Amino acid sequence: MFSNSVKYAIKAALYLALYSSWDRKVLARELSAEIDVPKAYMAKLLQELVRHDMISSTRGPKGGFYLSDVNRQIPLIQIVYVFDREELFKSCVLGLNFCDEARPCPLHEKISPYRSSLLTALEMNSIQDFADDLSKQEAYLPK
Amino acid sequence: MFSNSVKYAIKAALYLALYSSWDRKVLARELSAEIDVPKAYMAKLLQELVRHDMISSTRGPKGGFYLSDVNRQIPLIQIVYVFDREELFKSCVLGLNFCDEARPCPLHEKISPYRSSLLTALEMNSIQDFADDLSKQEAYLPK
DNA sequence: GAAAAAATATGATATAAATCATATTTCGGA
DNA sequence: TCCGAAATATGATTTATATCATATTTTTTC
Repeated sequence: MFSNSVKYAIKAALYLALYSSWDRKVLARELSAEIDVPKAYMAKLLQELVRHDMISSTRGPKGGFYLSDVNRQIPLIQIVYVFDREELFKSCVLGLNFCDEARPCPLHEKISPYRSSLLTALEMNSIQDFADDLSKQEAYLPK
Repeated sequence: MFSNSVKYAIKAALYLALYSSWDRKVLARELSAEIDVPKAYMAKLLQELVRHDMISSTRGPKGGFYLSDVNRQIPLIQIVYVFDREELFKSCVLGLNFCDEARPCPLHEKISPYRSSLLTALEMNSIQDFADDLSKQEAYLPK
């Protein structure tokens, strides 16, 4: 459903939500190992996330990646949109231009409710919200 | 959500369900035009569908593609599986191996119910079922 | 049985996503 | 102020998907 980039990015953000802060920065190397993604690829994804203000970083010794309070409140959907096109959840499953409630494609009825609830869930819940489920042991995140 | 190949294949199958029969075969050329896909690409997809017994064909003059009665009863999910991997609907959205009801990933709860309803809809409805919605004007299928 | 119409087989090319590699910049600490 | 640790920038390579092109086989019709 999501591209690999998005999956890795979400995992990284959640890891940072759990284990980072301004005075507890996390290295790209550590994220790469935890998320089980090649280091160079992880680094590139992290750079993109920083560029889009999804996560924070500082360079040099004692540097690394972390989540600011602002970062933590970002809806998860924003991370998806850094790498995947917005149409992923909005355009017709069959790629038909005209398709909507008034003139649904054959799959619309069976699929559309599912997609919009999913979208809403990603729009209404911040990175921190998902991380809270992890803290409360209502969810898990090993490799 | 689906690959382009799957989108085209579903559209082609639905078109055949509506407009073909044993004595009214449809040319690759016609499908290509109707579905608005390059002819050579459409031809290749049709060949794959025939090989997997999703649709029927005969060669030579008066030849073409059509749906047998058996073809019409095939659940739509089968067409998806010709081109896309089965994991598309079954594996964890974050790609985590362990993820299940007992140890859900952070997105599991919000997403899993919708995915499984979607999967069920594709498993329980045949090509003909979807085509019936088209006949009854409850759904539409232009380009 | 020859010619033409169709699907079929095969493989080449283009595009995008995923992955890998390396040089550059920034910053803290001795 | 210099060294090393870290992110950053850039771009090369690989792999998968999508697209395009052509030669071959089958089958109907005259």
